[in-house]
Amino acid sequence: MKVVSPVDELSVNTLEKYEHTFKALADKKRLHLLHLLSRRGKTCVCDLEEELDMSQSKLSYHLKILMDANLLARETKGTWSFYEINELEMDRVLSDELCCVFKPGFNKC
Amino acid sequence: MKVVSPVDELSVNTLEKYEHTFKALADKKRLHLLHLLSRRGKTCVCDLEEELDMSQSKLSYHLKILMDANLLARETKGTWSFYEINELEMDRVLSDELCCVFKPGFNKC
DNA sequence: CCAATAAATCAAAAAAAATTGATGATATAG
DNA sequence: CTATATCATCAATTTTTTTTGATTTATTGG
Repeated sequence: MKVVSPVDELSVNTLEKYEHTFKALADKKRLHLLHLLSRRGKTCVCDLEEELDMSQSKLSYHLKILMDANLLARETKGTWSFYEINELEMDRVLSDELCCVFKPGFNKC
Repeated sequence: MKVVSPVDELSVNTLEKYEHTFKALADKKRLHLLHLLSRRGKTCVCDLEEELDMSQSKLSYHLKILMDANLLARETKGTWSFYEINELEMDRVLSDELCCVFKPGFNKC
């Protein structure tokens, strides 16, 4: 009979949630994207495509990863999609120093 | 003649530094390891091996990744290696909420 | 309805990271 | 010196992630 693991201070679920968030942040291109959005505010995909010089499907792929990690929010208007930083989630995860780089506004930097 | 990129608010180098840090954090096993160290304080590899039920070489691999990201510090005594959390770096990167999970002491949690 | 545009999705290929088992280095105890 | 213990490193394999180009979906304007 298998012994159940003892009181697991930190649930596997919690660890997986953090892993998911950090995986989304663990890429140069996505960090650049986040920084850009933090400076430009709500922006449509076609503009990001130009600024980042990235193919549409690649950009879409990276945007999805950030969305799935709840680090971005999307608003659709007709055939355009506008993306922006989810400040709440950024705050939940990042230090003030990093929020200064990846959140809108240069608050206390 | 190639045009040099315009004032690049955020240097590629800075982005790469953050990428490196987040890559180290982007793994369930390493997060578990960090949490364990945050609770146990300075601990030797053999004890970690038992607690995490992880092969020695695998553990060594993950410890190295965390060391390279400056998230851990090592102290060698004879044939033992003791690892501990680098609190300074954790503070630099993580929110208070996450510091509570991955830094020693339950400060204000 | 038709053509054009924006963006998401898909499948195949390429690249990067993790796992495994073996080997090597170093220190200690007898 | 020899045997043992701890841990790091290496090379081969497996797994995961990223890239690419094509296709699909949805919306708008004519």
